[in-house]
This record gives sequence, structure tokens and C-alpha cells, in this order.
Amino acid sequence: MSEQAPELVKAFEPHAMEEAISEQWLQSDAFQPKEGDESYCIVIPPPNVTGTLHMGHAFSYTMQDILIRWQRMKGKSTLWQPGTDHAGIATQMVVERLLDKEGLHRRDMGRERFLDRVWEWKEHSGGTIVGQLKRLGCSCDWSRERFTLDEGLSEAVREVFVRLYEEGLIYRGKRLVNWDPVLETAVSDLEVQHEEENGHLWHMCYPLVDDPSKHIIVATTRPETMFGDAAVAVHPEDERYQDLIGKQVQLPLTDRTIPVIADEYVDRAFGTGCVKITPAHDFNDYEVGKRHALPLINILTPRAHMVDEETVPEKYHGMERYEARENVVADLDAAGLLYKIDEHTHQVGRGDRSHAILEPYLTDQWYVKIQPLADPAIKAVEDGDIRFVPQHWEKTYFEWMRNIQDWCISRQLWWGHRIPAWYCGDCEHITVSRTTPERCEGCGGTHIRQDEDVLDTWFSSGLWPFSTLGWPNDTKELESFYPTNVLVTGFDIIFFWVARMIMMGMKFTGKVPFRDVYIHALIRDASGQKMSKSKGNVVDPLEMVEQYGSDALRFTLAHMATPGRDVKLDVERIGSNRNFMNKIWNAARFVFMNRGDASPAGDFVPTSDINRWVLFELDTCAREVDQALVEYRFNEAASSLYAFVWGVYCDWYVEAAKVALYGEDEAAKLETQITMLTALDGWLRLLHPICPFISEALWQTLHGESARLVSSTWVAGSWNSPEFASAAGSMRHVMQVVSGIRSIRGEMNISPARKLAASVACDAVLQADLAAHEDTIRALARLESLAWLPRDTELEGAAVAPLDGATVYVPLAGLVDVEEELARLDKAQAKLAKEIDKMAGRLSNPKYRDNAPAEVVEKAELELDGLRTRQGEIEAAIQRMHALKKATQAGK
RNA sequence: GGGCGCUUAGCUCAGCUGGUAGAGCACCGCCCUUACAAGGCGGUGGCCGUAGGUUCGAGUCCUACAGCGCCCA
Repeated sequence: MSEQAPELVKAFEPHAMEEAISEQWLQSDAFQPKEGDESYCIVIPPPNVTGTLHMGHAFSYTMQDILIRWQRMKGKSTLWQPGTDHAGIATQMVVERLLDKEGLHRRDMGRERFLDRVWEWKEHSGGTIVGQLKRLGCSCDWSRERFTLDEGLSEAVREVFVRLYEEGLIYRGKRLVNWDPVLETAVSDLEVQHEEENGHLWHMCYPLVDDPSKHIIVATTRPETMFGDAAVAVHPEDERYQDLIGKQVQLPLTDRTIPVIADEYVDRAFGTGCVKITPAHDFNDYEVGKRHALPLINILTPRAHMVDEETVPEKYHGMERYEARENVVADLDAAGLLYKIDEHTHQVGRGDRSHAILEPYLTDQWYVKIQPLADPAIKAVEDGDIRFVPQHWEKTYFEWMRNIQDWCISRQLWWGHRIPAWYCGDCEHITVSRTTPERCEGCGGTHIRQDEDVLDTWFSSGLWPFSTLGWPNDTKELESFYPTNVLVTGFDIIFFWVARMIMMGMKFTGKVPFRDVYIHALIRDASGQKMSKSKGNVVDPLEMVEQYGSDALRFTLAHMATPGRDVKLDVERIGSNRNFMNKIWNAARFVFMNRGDASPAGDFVPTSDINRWVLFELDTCAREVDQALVEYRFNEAASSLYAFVWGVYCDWYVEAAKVALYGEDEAAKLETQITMLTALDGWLRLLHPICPFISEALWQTLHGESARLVSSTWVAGSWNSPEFASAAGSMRHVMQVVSGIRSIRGEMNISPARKLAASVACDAVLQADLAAHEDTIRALARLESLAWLPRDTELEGAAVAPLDGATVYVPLAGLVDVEEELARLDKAQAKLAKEIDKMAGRLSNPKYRDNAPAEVVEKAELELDGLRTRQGEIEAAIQRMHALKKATQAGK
């Protein structure tokens, strides 16, 4: 045994091994881009700085790491740009909750002290997720880690804001927004979760001014907003209400009167066909109000209490919105103006962070005029400059982009990029500036104060692909790595993020931010439910790593990465892939124990069929893995590897190699050792992107401690010449014969310990081929003897396994009874008959022969011939069995 | 209401350009064979949601329907 030979522990134990390997990588510069003719870059979708790694992250980042490691090994100058996102609302909420426990509120502390606390929190917990990414093996260039609130990235944000403002693409306006009354901020349309909820439809009577004995009945889901009513609307063609249009009605509980108007927005079939119009508190009503020049009457405070203003009766001042609702209903009832209450389910919009019911609320906000940005972004995808994989996600993208609304970018938060706009105390001018101004640009006055609000987190995220590479400065990173190659993310943020990066990228760099967008599925639990803390069905990836190892988790995730929409994570799968890691570990252990003084050789050309065959299969596997990754078919890459490593290398090759390894022929032994090592070397390389730790550990054992697979190259050998293909053909015959014998053994319940005598009947050519591998067949099939018979020989009293071009016989004497063999043959016969019917039916159709490609027909014919031959053999075998049965019975 | 997706073995899912239905797990046998029992060998199991259509040929393409799910309004 050579000095390099390690003493691997008998069972795969990932924990210490993965930690040690991780340490090696992180202490080297292995993850930094090297010089190369071509570059390859992925920017990480930045996780929330205060978050922890969940399974969705693990899934997405595993795929990114697979791509990065693969491309790195292929010799590209490779950068995986890491970083984290400040996640405005989410982070602020976390810290506010902490403060709440101390009895503190941010408003009492003031902005500066509050932000100090957030930064403190960020320093304290911001490293968590990065540490977890490292534990997962993510090969990001950690020396380039960025944070959205870093100075450089903040500079990019201000640059973009100012340029858009100067171009007139950012403006300030008073509009209805989705308002979160708990967080007291505007939120984006995309952050609203619409849910069906049970509520009521209240029918309220609004008396006619002309004739108070008559009233109009309006139906509403929100009676408390009545104080903001500006009109009652009916459909212009609604015959029931023609005479009311233009009349005034008395708004109950107030001394106001409002008009009855006609608008096509009204659904005649809904409720009574009359709706109250509250332009300041409903998006549809807002539009109606605009059409009819109705006043915007705000009745709510930012915390959704009733305002202390004369529009609202004094009794209601300061009352919380749902308390106000109860009171309004009670007061109307008391006044005899409540007609009826129906049960009603309706859509309620809730904030996706606070889960509070949102209010359409009239506020001043900053907006991005989006159409000029959207147009080039749509075109980039239409023209194929950006490619969605799977392609159908383009539709979702187009759908949203073509109906896009101006983007409300201001948030009433403190944690984030503060809007670089200053209001003047002396004049109306707003100063928008890259740097903090001393005085007002308009009047030169010094009474200026900065806008209190911060920008939507996605505003900075939209710049991420180029801001992380140094923009707005001209950096060599931008030059080498932008546009980036691929963005890997889930479909849930196509609108939030992907679209915005494309728009911002096109606008500010004139280039697409990435060529491909690979949209992957979302992870769900084993029963298909979304994982969430409240449901308690979260599978913690780090726990899985602890339990099974990072490689097993990564292999499982890669194997599940099919192009579908959601992926149900079954924890058992991770366990069985841990078993695969154990298999790999032990296969390598076997190789190391039997390597002698041999070393792998990348260009090795062995002479024996077995050795050529395994390299041929390795070569095939390498092509499959490569092609799968080119197409982002991670599951196929994983499947190919699994099938090769376990199904070919372990199950067949290692077993077959034992003949030479334990044999007397020194030359054959050495060749086998080299091949065994070369193949191991090859598949460890192929495995590395998916399972970096175990492959690295074993590769270092293989090549010596100083070797580093992470910085090594992709499989280079070329073992697919006709000679290698023909060796593979021979081995297929060998495996068929072995399987045939094993089949008989298995179905007859013959103990593996029992050595069998077998005969093979075939033609001379095949016999020569097979006979060359007699030792292998004898070893793998556990035979005590192997005899060769002419093709048409029929052997009495033997179990039969008909193969392509050969028949295997295993004499039964003393092994099993005739009945069992008969049953087995009958089963085989029935199966064959079915296949023959199908195939013969097809071939007897002249149209098939006319239309199908010649090679397909030819193949089918060969197939049918083979099946018929086998059928004949089985038939003959059945006859012989019957004869034997009779003879035995007669003999008794 | 508009759009998208899914329906294949008991379970979870592959099946890319139409050419003899696959994997893992589970299950049933026989085995502690000196890399691995976290294992080996063998085996059972499918009118590929329903109904039509295109085609010599459909799990794969088209249409309708049913059920489930997601997104947008």
C-alpha cells in the first residue's frame, strides 16, 4: 500500500470532514476569480441580512453553486458575487419587536438612536445567514461580499434616484396607496395579499333630500367609511334608478348631502345596484371620483382611527376603524336606517409582513414613471437578449410588464436608503442631490430638511447586478463580469425583482443584467404545503446538514430540481442520498485499499474490455452531466451521476475488477488499478459541483493532501472511440449472461452462497466474445463451472434464461423443483407473448412500414426476431420441464 | 373574471425534439459473499385524469371536460 493510502473510517461521517474541507477552501483563494479567457458570473439573490437560511435558500443557492463550481472547473474566470439585503420592512419589524419587549418605541427614541439599534442588530445577527451559506458549501467570493446599505451601493442608489429625477422619471404625487396602518407605511401593490374572508354586506338607507320618507339602499362591506362618502352611484342604464340620478341624498348620521350619480362601474346585479362612493378610501371609488370630480374626503388617521375633523361626527373622533364600524351599524339601526345584513365573503387585502388589513389611503409619495423603463425591458426579452428558462415564464413577465403601473418607491420607514430630496422652508423648491446640500437650490435659503422617508428595498435590489460590481464607477469587474450569465431565482419574485433588475439594468448600463433567468420551483413540505413557521412544517436545512451532511442535502435538492412549479421535500430522500454518500465513501475506500502503487492518469488508454468499458461509461456520464447543466436540468445531472456511480461503477465495475485485482496477472492488475483510479478521479470531478465536500475529501486522498479539486479541471479524457464502444458492447453481453444466471438464482431462491454450474448456448462469435470474459462471468454469477454449447442445443432438466443471441442454462438437479421452474417459465412466456403481440401488430401494418423511418422499422424487426427466438426457447424449455415432470413421477 | 401550471407504479416524482413506460422510497423473496446491512442479488406493481382529434404510431401534439393548485384583477 502506498504512503498516500489513507485510513478512511468505515462509515461515511460527514460532519468533521465537511467542516475541515470548508475551512481549507475559506482559507484559500479558491473562490476568487482566476484569469481566464472567458468569464462566468452569477450575482447572488441577496438574502435578508437578518434572516436565517431556509430550505428555499438552500435549494436556490445549491443550484447556483453547482453552476459556479462546474464553470470554474471548466476553466472560466468565475465569480459568484455574494451579499445581503437590508430588507427594510422585515428588518425594521424585527428590531421594533425587540424594542417592544424593552418597552421602547422607535418614535420615542428618535431616528438616530433607533437606527443605531438596527445596525447593532445587523452586526450581531447579520453574519448568521452568511455562515450558513458557507456551511452549505457555497463558493462565493466572500472577499467581495456586499450589503445594500454599504457606501458604494448607497452611492449607486442616490445616483439612480437623481438621474431619474432629473430626467423627469421620478415624481412626487398625492394618490391612493395601499397603506399598512400597523407599520404606518405605504406598501407596494405586490406586497398585498388578497384573501377571501367572511364578512358582511350591510344594506344602509340613505334618505332622499326631496322626500325624506323615501330612501335609496346602498350595500357596502365597509359601513364605517360612510363619513367619507362623496356620492351614491347607480348604473346609467339601470331602470330602477333613472329618476334618482342627479338627486341629492342625505348622508345619515351627518348633516351632509351627497349626489346620486350614474357610472358604468356599478354592477347592477351586486347588492341593490346602488353603491356608496368613497373616493379617498377605495381604489375603484377613487377612479369614479376622478370621473365625476368628487371631493376626496379622508376620514382616517395613519393608524386607521377616525380623524378629529368635522366630516366625522364628534362621537367618532379617534375611534378605531372596527369600533367605528360597530358604532355606525348600531347608530344606523337605532335610526331605522339599517335595512339588512347579509353574510358575505369578499377579498380582503392584507400586508404580507404585518398581516394587517390594509387601507387604501391618500398620501404624498414618490413614484417612478415606469413605462419608459418598461419598454426596453420588454423588448430585451422579446428579442431574446434575455432568456427565461423554462421559457413559459416569459408570459408571466410580459403579462405584468405590459400592464405595469407607476412604482411607488417611498416607504414611511427609517431603515433603508433615505430619499435624497430636501424641502425648503422658504420656498416651494425641492432639492434633489447626490450629496447632502447646504442650501436650497431654488432660493438659496438654508432652511432645508430632508425627506423623512426611505426607498422601497427593491429600488436598491434592482441595481444589485451592477451596483455590486462597482457601478456607477467604471470598474474592471463590470468590464469582465457584466452582463452576468444567469440569474437563478424562484417565480415568486419575477415582478418584485427580476423585472426591476432588467429595467434598471437596461436604463443605467444600456445592457441586460443577465443573459438567462433560470426560474426554479418553490420548496414545499412533504404534503405540498408552503413551509411556514406558523404551520410548524419548516424543515431546517441546517438541521438536515447536521443530520445527513451538506452533500446529501445538496444532492437531494439537485435531484429534485425539475422544471416544475413546486417541489415537495421528503426528508426521507435526504436520508437515502446520505446512503448514496456512504456508498461513494466505501467505493473509494475499496479503491484506496486496492490501489497498490498506481496513480490515476487522465489520458489512460487501457487494453481490457472491462477497463475500457468503465471509461467509456464515464465518458458518457460526463457528456450527460455537461449537457444537463447546460440546460439547467439539475435533476438529470444528478440522475446520471447516481446511475453511473452506483449502477455502473459500484455494482458492476468494482465487482468485475476484483478478478484482476485479486488475480496473478500483474500487468492486468496494474492496468485495472490505474483504470479504477482514473475512473474514480473522473467521477469525483463530475460529482464535485453537486457534492463538493465528499468529492474534495476523497480527491485529496486520491491525489495527496495538497491537491484541491475545487481548483481543478473538468473531466478531460476522451474514451468514446469505436474501440471503447465495442468494449462496452462486449461487456453488455457479459452483464446479460450474469443477469440471466442471477435471475434464475433469485427466482428459484437459490442461496448466493451456493455455487452453480451453468451452460451458455450461443453462436461461435458470441461465444468467443463471452469466453474471453469467462473469469468475470464466473465471479459475478458465482459459478463453479461454465460450459459452452452450440447455439441450438437444448439442455434437459435445466432452468432457462433466454437472452439476445444466447440461452443460459442452469441445471436444476437437486436445486429446485420442476413446478417452480414451470411457473417461472409460464410467467416469462406470458410477458413475452404480450410484447410479441404488440410488436407484430405494429409491423404487420403496411402503413407503418411505409411511413416510419427505415431504422425504426429495422430495429423493431430485429426486436421481434429476438422476442420470437426467446419465445421458442421458453416453449421448448416448458416442454422439457413437462417431460421431466412425467419422468420423475414415473420414476417414483 | 383573465392567465398559468399540474393529473404517470402504494407514496414522491422523471419522461427534453411523438418510435418497446423509468427512478427513489415502500413492498415481497434469498443473503452478514473479505468496500459498503446506510449493503448485495432477484422480484411484484402502471387502460400515463376523462372523452374526442391529428398521425403508420400519442404519456408526449391539438380540442373539450373534470379535479387540484398558483398568479393577476
